Amino acid sequence: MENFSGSQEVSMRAHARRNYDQILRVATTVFAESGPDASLNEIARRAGVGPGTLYRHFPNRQALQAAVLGERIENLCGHGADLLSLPDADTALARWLRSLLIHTRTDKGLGAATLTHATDQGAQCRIAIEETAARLVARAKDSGTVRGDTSADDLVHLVAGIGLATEHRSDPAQAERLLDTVLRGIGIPGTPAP
Amino acid sequence: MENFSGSQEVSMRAHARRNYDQILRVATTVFAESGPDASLNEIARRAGVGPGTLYRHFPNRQALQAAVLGERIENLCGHGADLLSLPDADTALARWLRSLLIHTRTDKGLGAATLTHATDQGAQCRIAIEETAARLVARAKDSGTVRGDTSADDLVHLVAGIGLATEHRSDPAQAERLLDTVLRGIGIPGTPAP
DNA sequence: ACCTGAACACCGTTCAAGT
DNA sequence: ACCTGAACACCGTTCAAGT
Repeated sequence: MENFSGSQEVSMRAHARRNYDQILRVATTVFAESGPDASLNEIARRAGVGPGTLYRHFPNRQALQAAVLGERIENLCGHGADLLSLPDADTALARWLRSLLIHTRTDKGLGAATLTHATDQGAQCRIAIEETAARLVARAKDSGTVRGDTSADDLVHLVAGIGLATEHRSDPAQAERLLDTVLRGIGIPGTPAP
Repeated sequence: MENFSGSQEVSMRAHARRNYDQILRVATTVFAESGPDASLNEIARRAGVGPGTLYRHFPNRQALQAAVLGERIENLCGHGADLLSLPDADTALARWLRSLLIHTRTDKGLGAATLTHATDQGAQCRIAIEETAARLVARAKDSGTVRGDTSADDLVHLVAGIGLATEHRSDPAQAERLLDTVLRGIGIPGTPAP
């Protein structure tokens, strides 16, 4: 009986697992199409499950957004860790902030939204990113030209803000220009005044 | 007959006018309570009109938002015009950008939303603000320390971004710090590096 | 000419009923 | 134990019917 119930449990879990993966896959597509406010009912529909099943696996929208972004955030932070071995600490920070900016601008602001939302699930998306930022900032203060009063949290919010503000704009170079201004503001010169 | 139809028209228009004003008054309250995504049906309900009447006067949400913000934007731009007579062009720009930041942070991001939304109605909100910004920026380039490659449009977007990114945060000083970074980035020193 | 509010197609979310 | 989808209370938006 334990075996039977056991094997039943496994197949249940396998089924649940398939649903979970399918919801996540579809959510990735739909968020990319429609942004962070995409319809959850539509995600459930296209995943072939009832809305209740979606809510069972992801209790709220932020949980689903965080799950979709998890792997991308890991990559972004891995990239940040790699950059720590660059000889120039300023360049390392500047390059990573450019990657972060790209992240905030993907999927119609999904990345930026999860960085600024107040909720706990938003914090879950922020925690690894802020740790990475903190390490790069500390090193750039120490051995680079970055101002001593620069805060990693502030920087992440500035970049997220650029992502949010330029989200509806066609010119992709604008976001880059805005980031250049921020970099100068924290003490990374870039191009000198014309 | 012309007189009668005329006076009928006047009373119609008076009624329509009362509805318009009432919708605008209620919308101001509800946007302040619930932010730019507040329910339009709720606004109509609390204004004592049917949803159709609201849509007659304001064909879409942005039109209503623009109408609510109209007076505030006029004040903001008037303040900018006053600042043009300050002896120090850098200080004038810095002060006005602080006012703009406050504007973007009122009513749970209503001000910032209208500055970044792509639509024509969003442009209507942006036009006076960008003109004011352009005048202050030009003067600060000419007789101040602001970099020659600073664009008024970029600056407005940077400030709107700070407003959006800090909207859900409790610490009001953070937005000020982020603006200081931006000011340094365009060539207004503020406090020197510690 | 202007207003009305019922109606439509959607949304997020829940929960009794199934297997 | 997990899934289902009908159901609920909402939303934005429209439009025939009223005055």
